[in-house]
Amino acid sequence: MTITDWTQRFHGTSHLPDAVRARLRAAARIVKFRNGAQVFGPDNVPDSLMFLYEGRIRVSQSSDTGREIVLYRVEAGESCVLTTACMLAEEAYNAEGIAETDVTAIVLPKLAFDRLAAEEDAFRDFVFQAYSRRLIDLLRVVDDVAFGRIDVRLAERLLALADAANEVQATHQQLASELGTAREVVSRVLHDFQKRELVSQSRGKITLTDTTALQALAHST
Amino acid sequence: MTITDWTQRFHGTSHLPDAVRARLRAAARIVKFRNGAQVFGPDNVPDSLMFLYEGRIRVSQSSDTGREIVLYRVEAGESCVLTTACMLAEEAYNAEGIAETDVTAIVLPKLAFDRLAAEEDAFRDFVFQAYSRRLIDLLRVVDDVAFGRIDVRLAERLLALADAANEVQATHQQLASELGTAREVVSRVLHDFQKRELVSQSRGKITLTDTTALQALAHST
DNA sequence: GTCTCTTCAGTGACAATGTCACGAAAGCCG
DNA sequence: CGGCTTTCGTGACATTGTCACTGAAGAGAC
Repeated sequence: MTITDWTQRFHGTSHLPDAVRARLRAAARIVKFRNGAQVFGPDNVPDSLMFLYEGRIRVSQSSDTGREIVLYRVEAGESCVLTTACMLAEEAYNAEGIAETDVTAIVLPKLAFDRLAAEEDAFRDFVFQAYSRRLIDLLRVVDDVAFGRIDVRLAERLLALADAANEVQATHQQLASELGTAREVVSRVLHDFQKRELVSQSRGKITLTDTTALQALAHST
Repeated sequence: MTITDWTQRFHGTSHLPDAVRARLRAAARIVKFRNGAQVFGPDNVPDSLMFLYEGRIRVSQSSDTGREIVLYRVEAGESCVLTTACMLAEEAYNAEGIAETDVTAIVLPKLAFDRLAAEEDAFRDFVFQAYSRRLIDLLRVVDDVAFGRIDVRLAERLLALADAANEVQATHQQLASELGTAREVVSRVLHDFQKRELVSQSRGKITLTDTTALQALAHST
């Protein structure tokens, strides 16, 4: 994938014009992370703005009691606004970004970012839109956690994480961290799903055997 | 309060310079809301950007089962970024802003906003910072809801809502809506607080009788 | 192979929180 | 005073979270 591809890939209706892409390419610096590496976190505050070129980043927040919840995922073509937020806000917070695949990111020094934001409407819109999308994502997380049933949320997440063969490669602990709950809870719900023949399990893997029923469950209030 | 005062009031380290203030004043339009009025919501999507000039707005999200949770409050001098997010994102979401006092807001038409964002670094920084702060606010909400104990959260909120006389004018239902829980839960916890002589109650009013102990509880884990 | 070691999953008991169905008490107003 | 609405209290139960422990599955050593 070229940078040109990337700049065309960002989510939204508008596309960055050639001139902006060229300027972005000129100012950008490429950084790579291995699968599993921490891209940013409380002890690793980047001083520049990051755009994801290739791969996927999982952004999660952890409690001081060891529990964890996934906030959202950054896909190729999206920007990682939390790094910006992190930069601007002095307050500490305990969110971190973990590379879920090998990751290539574009780092834009703050100065170059400012210039682009000032001079290119399309770029500025892109960044504002990125912020907006993350806000909406977080609203959804709040809604789920505050008001959602755990079985519904697990069904949703299983469907979202399943591969083409309807299999989810994840331990119960990892699924618990997706939802911000405890492993035992996931085990119990999955056991129930199994009895209802919605899924079958083996160590570290869930097979969705009745996606229709799971979808019905996921979409029930 | 003048607009000049307002532009100096926004949270952060930098201040908007005179030139920016003048331009803002020139482009702005004033809108007023009564205490209790809905400033924005699912059925009331503004087409412009809003900055709060005077008063306070409570932004909350409600579930389809009737429960509700307060996300944050917008104070005078801050911008209401959810309206922006709302504009940019097509997706529906169920957050709404309610005026907690009589409110005076500054509405900046999108075109004027774009020009200012393009031409004034300080203004752009202000807006980015506003977004960042809201993101951080929401991270805190997620953390509280997903991992926090209800008694600790209630103690925190009581302290935050108390007036100079250490009194909180709120029904149990309203406090439940602050925290995204059920009235009965608030009733039970307050009853417990009362037995421990941390608060005393009368209809629609809580008096904090031992703020020290409440603070200790609020700051525990 | 089988032994050990680590990671992962299952389970029962209990605590914390949410839901439901009531009824009692406090204030308002005729 | 006597209705009326809103607010609060409460018990029973469902769901979810915590703790302590057990057993099962796989990886590697031998």
